[in-house]
Parts: sequence; C-alpha cells; structure tokens
Amino acid sequence: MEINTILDRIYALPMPSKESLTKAIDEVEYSKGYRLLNADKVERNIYFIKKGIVRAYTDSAEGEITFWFGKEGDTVVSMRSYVASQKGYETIELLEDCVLYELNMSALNNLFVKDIHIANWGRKFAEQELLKTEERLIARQFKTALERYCELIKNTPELLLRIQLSHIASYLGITQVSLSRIRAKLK
Amino acid sequence: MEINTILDRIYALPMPSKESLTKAIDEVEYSKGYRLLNADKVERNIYFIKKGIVRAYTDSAEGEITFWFGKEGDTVVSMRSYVASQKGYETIELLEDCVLYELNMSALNNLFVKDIHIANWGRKFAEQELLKTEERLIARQFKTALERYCELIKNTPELLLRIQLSHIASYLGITQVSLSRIRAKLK
DNA sequence: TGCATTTTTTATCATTTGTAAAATTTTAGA
DNA sequence: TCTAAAATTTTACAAATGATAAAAAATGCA
Repeated sequence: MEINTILDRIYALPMPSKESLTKAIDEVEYSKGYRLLNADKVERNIYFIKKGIVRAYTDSAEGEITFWFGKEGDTVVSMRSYVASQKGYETIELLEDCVLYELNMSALNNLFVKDIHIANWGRKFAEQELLKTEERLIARQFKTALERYCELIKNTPELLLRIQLSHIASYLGITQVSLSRIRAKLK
Repeated sequence: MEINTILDRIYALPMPSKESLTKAIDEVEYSKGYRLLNADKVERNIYFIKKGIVRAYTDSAEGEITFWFGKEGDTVVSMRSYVASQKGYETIELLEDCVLYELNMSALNNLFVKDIHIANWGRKFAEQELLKTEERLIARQFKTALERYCELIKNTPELLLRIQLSHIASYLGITQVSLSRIRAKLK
C-alpha cells in the first residue's frame, strides 16, 4: 500500500501539510525474521507497512506471547515509546520480507506543534489506533477463543494462510493443542 | 478533582485555549445507579469525573461483563461514538453519586480545527487513553487472574473497598467463585 | 525426487475453572 | 436492634483446558 493511501486513510491532509509530512518519511526494506522494534528499548521511529506482515510479541516465563499481527497499511509503533518516551513491551518481528515507510518521531513531534492539520492528523491516528485497541480488548474479554478464531477467519482469512498456527494460538491466548481441537471441531 | 487539574494532566494549554475549552464544559450531578452512557447509542458528550466512581459494562448472553472502572480524574467516553460517530459497546453505570464535567463532542470538534493547542490537547488525550487501553490489553493477555487481582490491590486499593466483588470478578474475567478461591488463598 | 526439519494433529492424563446450590456474612432499612 | 435482602464464601461435581508425548502431515532444500 502506497504512503499516500496510508496517510489519507487516517486523515486527509491539505497538500502543503502532506508534503511536510511525506518529506519526513523514508522507504526501507528488511528481510523476514528481522526485528524492527525491540522490547525494553525506547524506539525513535514509527513504520507504515507497504508490503509484508509482522507480529508483535513479548517474552514471558512460558515463552513468547504474540499479541498483534500487522499487515499492509498498518502502523507499527511502540506505543509507550511514542506516547511516553518509555521502553515498550513489544518486539516486532517480520514474518515476511517487508517494505516499510519509516517516520522519525521527533520530526513528527516538531510538525505537531507547527501545523494544525498535522496535529489533527496525529489526533486521528491516535484515535483510530485507540479504537482498534479497544476492540481487541473487548473481543478478548467477551469472546471465547473459538469465537475469536472464527472472527479471524472471517475478517482476515489471508493472514491465516500466511501465519503459522503456533503464533495464532498464542494470539488467541490458548495452546496450539487447543487450537488444533478447535480446528478439528469446525471441520 | 477540579476540571483545571484534569485538563492540565492531559496537556498544558495556554490560557486563551484553556478558556475556550472550559467555556464548553458544564458541571452536572447524577445519583448512584444512573446510566450516563448507553450501549448501542451514539453518544454526544464526554465526561470527566470530578467525584465518584463508575463502571463500564456490556450485556452478553451470560449477563453483564464489566470491563472498566472510572474514578476521580478519569474520562468517561464512548470511544466509538467519539472517534467514529457509531454506536458504542459500553453502558456506563454510576456506582456512587457522582459530580461530572460534561463536554459536548461537536463543540470540541469545532475547537480542534480552529486551535492548534486544543488539537494537540486532543491528540495527547487520545494517546494517553490509548496507552492505558493497551496496558489493560497486555495485562489481560499476559497475566493470570491472580496476578491481575494482586495488581488491582496494589494500584487501586481504594477501588476494591468501594466496588462489589461480583463486578471485580467480571472485570478480571473470572467467576465470583474463582475470585473467592483466589482471595481465600491469599489470606 | 527424497530426506530432514518443522509444523500440526491426536491421544492420554492431570489440573483448573465453571456451574449449581447451600451456608455464611454483610448491609440497609423499618 | 431486628429482619429481610444482598453479597460473599464454601462445597461437590462436571466440563474445559493444559501438559506431555508421539504420530502424522507439510515444508524446505540439496
């Protein structure tokens, strides 16, 4: 997905503001397996996914726990770094070779205080991420793993084909064995 | 908590901007049990809690599921109404008599496009709510009910004394019987 | 193609959690 | 203070989930 589409989906900017913003964005490429962001590190950049998929996970006593998948058009950001300049909890691993748009946070912050349109773009960005996060929280609290798996099939079937089931199981908060039982039942 | 403190905790506004914003805010009072926001309704106002506590819940097949508690200084908002002008999933019930600050969303939106400081205030507001929501999601995904109960005791012990355990159990995602078992173990 | 490795499924057993009902404690109002 | 209602805890039993191990299937690479 092209950067213009990605930016516009968040909030339509007038041309001069959009130019200021895109001027601060670079295109970068990394291979499958690369770690774009690291847990326990204050990150300085945010990324938009042009091509490829990624996962966010944290390490726990029982191993890695995957809690997010990012696909084309999604934003990759350590929210604690972005909002509070503190270490984040996520490591972002590329599940495929990826092309990304890179945006430096401090450049963005400079634009926020200078340009009201970009400030409102940043507001909409945070608001939309907030809504997505809240929906994930609600789904997690209200729905069974079975229901959430069915929604995953319905909403993002293409992801399921590209991501291995151990990550899906972790994302659903169940063991791989339980996910297998669910899949067996649905046949 | 006074409105000035609440606004400043989000983002410090220069005086003219702060005056514009506070001019749009009214103080209102409601009794325990009143439903401030309703699920499946597009809400028009957001609220800041001056005094009292509230809970957010949704109805499900198995009954009400509590997923948030609000206390003095917190913001009460139907995020889907606020961000997307769509029906929300939460009903907000006052658990005590409350004093609230009421802010009309469309008045706020008018200020966002006119005043860059208020736009950045709105950005910080969304960012901070986002971080809190993400932390709740992470806690829910990574920690056991026992751990989350212990954190609740540590972080907001005053809430535990003011909220009945059936709501706490629902919030933790377990049955009241399970919570009782946890509490018995901790003695 | 064929082999080695990784991923997924299946089976068994132990543990945890939920359901339902009863017992106990706390709370609120007359 | 007393009583009725509400909230909380306890118990017994059933159902769901996890851990572990092993088999089956899929994948990647020479």
